[in-house]
Amino acid sequence: MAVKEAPSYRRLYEKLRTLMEDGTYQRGDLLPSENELCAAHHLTRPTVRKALDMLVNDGFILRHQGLGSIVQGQPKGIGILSLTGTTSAIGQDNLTTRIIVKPKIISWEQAFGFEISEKEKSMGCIYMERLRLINDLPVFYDITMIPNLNLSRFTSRTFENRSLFEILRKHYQLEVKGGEQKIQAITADERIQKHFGVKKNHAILRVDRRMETNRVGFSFFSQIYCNTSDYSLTGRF
Amino acid sequence: MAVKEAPSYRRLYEKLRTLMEDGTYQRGDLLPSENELCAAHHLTRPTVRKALDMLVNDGFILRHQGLGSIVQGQPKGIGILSLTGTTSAIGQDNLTTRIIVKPKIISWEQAFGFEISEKEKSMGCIYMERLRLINDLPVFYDITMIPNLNLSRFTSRTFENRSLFEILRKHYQLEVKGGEQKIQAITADERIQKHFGVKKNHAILRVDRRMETNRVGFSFFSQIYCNTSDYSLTGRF
DNA sequence: TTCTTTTACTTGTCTATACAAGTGCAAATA
DNA sequence: TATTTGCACTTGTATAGACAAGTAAAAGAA
Repeated sequence: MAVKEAPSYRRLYEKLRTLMEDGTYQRGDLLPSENELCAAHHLTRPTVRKALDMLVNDGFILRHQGLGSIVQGQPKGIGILSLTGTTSAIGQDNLTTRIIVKPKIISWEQAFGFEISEKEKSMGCIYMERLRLINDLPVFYDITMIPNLNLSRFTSRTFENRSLFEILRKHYQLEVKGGEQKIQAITADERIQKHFGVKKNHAILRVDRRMETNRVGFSFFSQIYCNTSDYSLTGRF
Repeated sequence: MAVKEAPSYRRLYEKLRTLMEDGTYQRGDLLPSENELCAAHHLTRPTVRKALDMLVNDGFILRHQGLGSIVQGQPKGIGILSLTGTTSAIGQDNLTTRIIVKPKIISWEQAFGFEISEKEKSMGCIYMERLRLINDLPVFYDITMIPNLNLSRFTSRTFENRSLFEILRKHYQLEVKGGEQKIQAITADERIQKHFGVKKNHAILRVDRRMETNRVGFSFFSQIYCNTSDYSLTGRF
């Protein structure tokens, strides 16, 4: 099956993003002007601007009329608030995943406060729990619930050291396009204390998320507990 | 001074957003197609699409090729994770502001972990602390630091029941275009316990933010403590 | 020198058009 | 009846060009 080429605005976005991430463009630099990018990549201005719009949305650049596109400091820390996903933002830090509850099919009535449809209720969901460690320090504990719709062989797949997003994209053509989330600070209960190795009354961040995909009406859900003592969640708005 | 008219894509964005917020379009509905919107508002497709792009970014709609623009449930709870600001997201709930430390000029070396320039250091900053209550329940405690650059009469202004963003926009033509933030869960120290009326070891959300404005290089900063026991922060990604 | 004006360059807004690709339904076909 | 095909409609991608508006530095005037 031939892999379709990404649209050109997206290729330009990736290219510029890479150049900022590897330090070719540094914080405070100006990107080449839109007209220069047009000439260099054989594109027209609307196409170039679309790529730049995406970079603004992701917080990589700021644009100022009359001046240009100013490179921002790249998002540091752990970017689960942004779409890019956990792995990319942590960078060179050592991230490992430990499966606590292997994927299994259960019945459900709702997902972390998010409503689900009657159809989804009747089909049940794939449930799993994972612990993620950064440099051998447990930082995330997440519970994932995915509607049980035609995801053949899903429960038998391996999730260690691999992104769930990547598996969904590669094997099921499911791409996460966005979502909503609710954030709260809570005190660690016994289970969380055990997984994170923290004492009673330790403050923990809880994020309830709904992930929307390219398949119409198909969302999946996760609840993430995060120990922010050593890492803080960063994001742009 | 004549107030300039907002660009047409922005007017369409506001109009559609209002129609979704007041329930004219409900969750699951389809917006009129792009061509219909073009005809109805005498605009061309790129302009209409720009307005729809913004609605996607703000989480009001999802678009699917071949189908249309699907209205999402509007962001509920408290949307300080999004740009729209505190007030709009809370809606009809009663929000009041209490000034704890009136605006004054102090010297600074850094702002909540964000770096500041030498120029900003030398000029000092405007400092203030506010407590915000929703239905008489204290929910936010925020500290704001604004570089002291030509903001005449700022320290003598009133901030009760008025948005800081609004004052900056109206009196100083400063518009917040975006920013970055760091989120952590912490346990309430004595000062926070007192302001929120919570007991020791209560988990509190802390958000450190840098706000970028339309004036090149001009950012201001705030640190927000948030009691998420009754309200949770919501946002889209 | 100092201040003002001009100029060149930047991003912002908008129009007009064309074709590609996905969805859902009706019509045609097996 | 069940399946496939085709069509109308949707959003996605991309081109080409025009003018507005903000920025900074050079050029000119005091």
